[in-house]
Amino acid sequence: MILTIGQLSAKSSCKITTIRYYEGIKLMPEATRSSGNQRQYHQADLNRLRFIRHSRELGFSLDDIKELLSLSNAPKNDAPENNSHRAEDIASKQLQATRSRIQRLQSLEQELQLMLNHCNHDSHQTCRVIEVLANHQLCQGH
Amino acid sequence: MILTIGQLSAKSSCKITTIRYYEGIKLMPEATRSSGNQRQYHQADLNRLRFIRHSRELGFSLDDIKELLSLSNAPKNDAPENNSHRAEDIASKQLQATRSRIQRLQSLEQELQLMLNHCNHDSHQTCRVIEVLANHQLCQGH
DNA sequence: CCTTGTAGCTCTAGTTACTAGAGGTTTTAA
DNA sequence: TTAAAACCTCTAGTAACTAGAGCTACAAGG
Repeated sequence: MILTIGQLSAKSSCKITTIRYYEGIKLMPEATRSSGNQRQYHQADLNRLRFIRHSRELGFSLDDIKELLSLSNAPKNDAPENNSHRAEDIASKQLQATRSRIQRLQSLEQELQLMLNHCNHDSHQTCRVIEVLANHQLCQGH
Repeated sequence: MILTIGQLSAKSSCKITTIRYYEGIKLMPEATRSSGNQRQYHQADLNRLRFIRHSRELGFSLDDIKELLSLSNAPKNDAPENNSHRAEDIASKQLQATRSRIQRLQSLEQELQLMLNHCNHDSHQTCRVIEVLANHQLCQGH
């Protein structure tokens, strides 16, 4: 089953221009072309693209993703010890980054919640969001 | 007390180039200049800059921040209800976005942790991250 | 078979929020 | 007084797309 770029786009929820962009920066392989010069895609391309999009949604940079992809493609028989270590390194680096993102987002969440509580609890017209944002001392956690 | 751009930078933890950038896009007012053409800042500038930086850390876009700043400057007698609703909207929009990001990252964290355990326990380098990231169904939580 | 509309093609330039560097001037401190 | 540090402007680069101009290909209806 061959997909056009439009079909690939629909199935991956990734815009057409973005797919072409990914090809341009070699994150996606160069697609084969039809006789009329139109790109042709297969299931493997869809998988890879879904992988990329899902990772992007989770906050990984394109460089992170390149790294993860290279990890998955790394030849197993070629220096297995090294490969294994490298795999661990990359994965734990990603894990650390993920955790610190979560932490930062959680303190952000707290603070936004705090702001909204202020808004809701006094029914005066003056919303305290702005005060809270202006004044760092008003927030808990840092 | 007059501050140089370097001092303002130190007190706000905002890079010098970024301060000038903010002036360029009119997020910060045009600073007065010394006889030798160097920028001069005051407490009010520091407050504003801290407000901006704090908001940025919380994930607000510069446009959101411009809006918040204009709300804080808006005359209170002129449709005050509208003012607070808009600020509240911005905050709750950010809160929602933040929560969904946290959720996604937490499921990724789990998967990465799982994979690391896996890598440690058997010495195959076959990594499940790729599968997990490629296949949305494999992840818990959504 | 032809036409028309949708989908595809390339290439350039714009977006956001900065950051870095080149090349020059001003201030400060020894 | 002189050298170093801090300042100045301006240009260009970064990530990760996005949009538009101007063109070609292809599928469906008459």
